[in-house]
Amino acid sequence: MTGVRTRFAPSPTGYMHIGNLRTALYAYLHARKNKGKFILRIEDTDQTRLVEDSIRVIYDSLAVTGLEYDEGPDKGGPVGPYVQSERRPIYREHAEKLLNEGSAYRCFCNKDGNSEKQPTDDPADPILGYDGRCRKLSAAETQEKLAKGLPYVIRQKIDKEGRTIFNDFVYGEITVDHKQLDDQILLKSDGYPTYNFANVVDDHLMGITHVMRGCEYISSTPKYILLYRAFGWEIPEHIHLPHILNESGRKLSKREGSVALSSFLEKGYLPEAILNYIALLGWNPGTEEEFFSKEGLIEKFDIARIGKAPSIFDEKKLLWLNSRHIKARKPEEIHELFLKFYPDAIVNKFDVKQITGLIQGRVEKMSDIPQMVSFLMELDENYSKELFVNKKNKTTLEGSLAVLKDLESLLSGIASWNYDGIYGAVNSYAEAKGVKIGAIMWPLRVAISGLTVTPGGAVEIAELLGKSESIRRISLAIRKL
RNA sequence: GGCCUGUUCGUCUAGUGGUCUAGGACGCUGCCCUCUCAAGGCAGAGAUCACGGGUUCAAAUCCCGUACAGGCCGCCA
Repeated sequence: MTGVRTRFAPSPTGYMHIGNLRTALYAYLHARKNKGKFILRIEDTDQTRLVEDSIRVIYDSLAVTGLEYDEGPDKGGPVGPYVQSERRPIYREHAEKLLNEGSAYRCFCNKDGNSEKQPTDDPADPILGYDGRCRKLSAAETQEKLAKGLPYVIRQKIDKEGRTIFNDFVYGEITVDHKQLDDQILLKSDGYPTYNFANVVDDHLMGITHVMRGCEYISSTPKYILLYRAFGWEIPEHIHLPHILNESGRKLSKREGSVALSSFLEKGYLPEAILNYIALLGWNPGTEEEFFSKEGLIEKFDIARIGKAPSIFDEKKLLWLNSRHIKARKPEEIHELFLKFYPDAIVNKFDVKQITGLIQGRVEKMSDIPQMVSFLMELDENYSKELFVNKKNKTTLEGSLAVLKDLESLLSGIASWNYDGIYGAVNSYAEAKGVKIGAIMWPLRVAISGLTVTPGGAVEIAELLGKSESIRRISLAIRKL
């Protein structure tokens, strides 16, 4: 175990939070960048919060985004197991070591909290937390309670004297007075470790060199430092990451809008676009590039360029990046993906590959596809005839009527119904009339689509619709006018 | 309440004492291109660098204070 080792250590909550995904991404990028190892560890020490199948969600999320890990529960590795609930003997052993050395003690206080100081208790002494009463228990008293079979927790002894200074890679030197710290619980009464304890033990045992996590852990990091010292362990590099906020500047939460990776995937965002976007939230490459593939990110990533300020998640920019990533994909690949979003009726009736060719450069997110192509399937016959009037192309109601009448017979006479054939016919008609082609295309488009804005030109749409359907729609427009 | 942290265009950000009359990107507006839209090209609006004091010949950049925001103070992680 040499070189850089980073880890992603999610709790199985049932969904992949986008902020968590960014933490995973940074840890992954840092490992790959430095030819190190990226490890997956499942932190399932809260038995009351277990969510069925949620480990699957973690696997799937990392798989779909391509954040492949070198060691993990399903991959194995030299420092397993990689699921905390399977490591209980390890935590107990370590907790007992501290117990024997006198840097931890058993606490028999119950969970009702009456040994915890509350905010309102004493304004003159504003520091909260456990009051440490069980520290004073004599060995005999402890034995007596133990013999009675009373439940207990193991707490770390933290003296109120002094302070701890640690260096955070992004936030710099952080000092916390020990008065602010209380005797944290290491082992819960159900025998499971707390996050605080398991995290330190595992990060050390798993040889993690760079601890990356959300900045909500900054305040408790001194406690972890104290734990490392109590064990005599080397302290890894700490890299705390600023939060990602929602539009109103609040923490991204499930209640308001999307936070789950799955919801973005369902909306038709490409995994590489999501990765690209979240990478830029709190980090920048130091150049003016913004469009990155995963490989590009690995190449450019540098923890020295992670920022401190929280950032607001802006779906508009994600959308822009998504459309760029859609354009960057090979047509065959993108067609595969689009296929999932085309309504069955479209797939059955049209050459969808051709549609993909038309819309690949215009789709911002794939869930927009049905809406974009629905007019092909069914013409909304109630469209307003005012759509035929377009100032720029100098079209009018009467003019359009005349054009469509001509087109109706002209197009009916076309032998080979393809782009060149249709375009040629329309083009020479325009030339003969001495008008710009737009003056002809406008009424054509409106007639065959019922829209003023279409993905692709009028000819392309006519080709897609086929001869008889195109003529039918033109005739209908004539009647309308 | 205590402690910790943050604050540059609406948003993401560049910026580590002089090159900043603050750069880029998204979004927005307009123009060009164009059979519509999108893409692309060009142009534009948009930031008294949270505020107030210092330090310095010189501060977005250093120091102090204030305000605002977030985090922590769980047998949650």
